[in-house]
Amino acid sequence: MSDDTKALVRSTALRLFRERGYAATTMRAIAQEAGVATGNAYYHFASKDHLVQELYLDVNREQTVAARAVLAQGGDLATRLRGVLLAGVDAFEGYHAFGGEFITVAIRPGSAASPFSAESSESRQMSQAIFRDLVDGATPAVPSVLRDELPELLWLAQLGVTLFWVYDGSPGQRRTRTLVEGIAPLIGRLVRLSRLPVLRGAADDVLALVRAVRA
Amino acid sequence: MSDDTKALVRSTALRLFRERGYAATTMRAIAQEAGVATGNAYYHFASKDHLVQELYLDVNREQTVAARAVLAQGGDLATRLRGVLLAGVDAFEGYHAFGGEFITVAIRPGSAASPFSAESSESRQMSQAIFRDLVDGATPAVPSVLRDELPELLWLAQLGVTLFWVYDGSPGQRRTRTLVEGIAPLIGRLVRLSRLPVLRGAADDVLALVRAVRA
DNA sequence: GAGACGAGTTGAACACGTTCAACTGAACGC
DNA sequence: GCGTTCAGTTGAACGTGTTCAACTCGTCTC
Repeated sequence: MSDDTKALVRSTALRLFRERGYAATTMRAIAQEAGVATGNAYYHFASKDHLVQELYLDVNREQTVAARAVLAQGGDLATRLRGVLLAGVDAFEGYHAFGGEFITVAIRPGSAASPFSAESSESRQMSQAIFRDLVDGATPAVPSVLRDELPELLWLAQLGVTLFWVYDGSPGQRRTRTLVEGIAPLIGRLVRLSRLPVLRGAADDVLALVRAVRA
Repeated sequence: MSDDTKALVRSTALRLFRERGYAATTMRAIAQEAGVATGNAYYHFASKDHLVQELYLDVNREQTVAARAVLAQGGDLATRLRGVLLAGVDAFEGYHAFGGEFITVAIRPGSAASPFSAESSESRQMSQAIFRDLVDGATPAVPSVLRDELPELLWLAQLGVTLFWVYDGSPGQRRTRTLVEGIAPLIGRLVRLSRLPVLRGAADDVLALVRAVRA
């Protein structure tokens, strides 16, 4: 029964989150709707945040499937980046009304739903693998100096785009889409230009900074 | 008495936030310590978030004073940017242990403490004025094409640095300081290079993107 | 002066996330 | 059979942010 109960609580919570958002979905409502006691939900999920993390995992899988399809078509860095980022925006589409609530949960450093948390490692690795693929499979090839660091930087860029999306009140999140349409070719261009002698120094500085900051 | 009470609640709250952090400071504790009823605190401040916003205002003023001193010394863009950003890191220094808690409050789109909120407009304008000053007073002068948009972009960069700072667990936030030391000259360099024909197109793209996204 | 008004204040009450001592019942050893 | 164990489950209880009907008391109106 335990596994069934856990799955039932999970699916009930996700449904209510989708229907009502984060704050309006109470743990009591989840438990009641699932036909179990309040405390039982806590036996299976350590906190409300952990249930949100399950929702993220769902959205992430959806996004990954769409991104894989995009990457299968080949293309240059800018095209691939644009496709993957737009796949992300599409996957998040339905949740925009509650985006602010969910980001609040995700951003708290200790939270299970934080993109940097141990609990999110499955999501994170799935997502970072996409960006590694994106970089490695691009034609023309990305300069080898950048190839190691770029995937993680692009993953961080996606988090930035998502943050922007949260604050984007325009209909259909048009401004976020505009941002993606603009930033993808821009990054593609800068990566291409990074080979040039003038910019070579700046590119090295960026890489040195990334490594220094990481340590 | 009303103004006195309001000031008392304010200062008590700020003291407790500094001593115990956000979550551990309850509205009941603030009221009790200030010698008023719980409901009275709510008469003067609409929510706990609004009290946090008061704390931000304090920190912001401190940062502004330090930044003004830095800017009074002249210098080029990179030097000035470095000084202002480090002044920010210094001003936030004592709050790092609770940084995660406070960012949670600040990031929620509707929150009074959000850097984009109406309630924060005083903080925001104070802070953005610094960056305008930073750009306008730099020698050699910043290319005129960039002069309009750069202040706001740098202000956003500071928000990014602050976000990084929240997640920076290194002692004394050394990694954040490393980031600032690295990113200031990098931005200075890119701004200088933006005059070059090769980069002129990219620079125009950035500006066009900023304007498109804003609209 | 009597009465009305209203800013300031009170503390009990509400719904929330979370905790926990107690209960249930299937599985196991003997 | 009987006792023991323990994963699974229960719902009352705790402390939280917030609300609100009620009270106080100085000030204004006539």
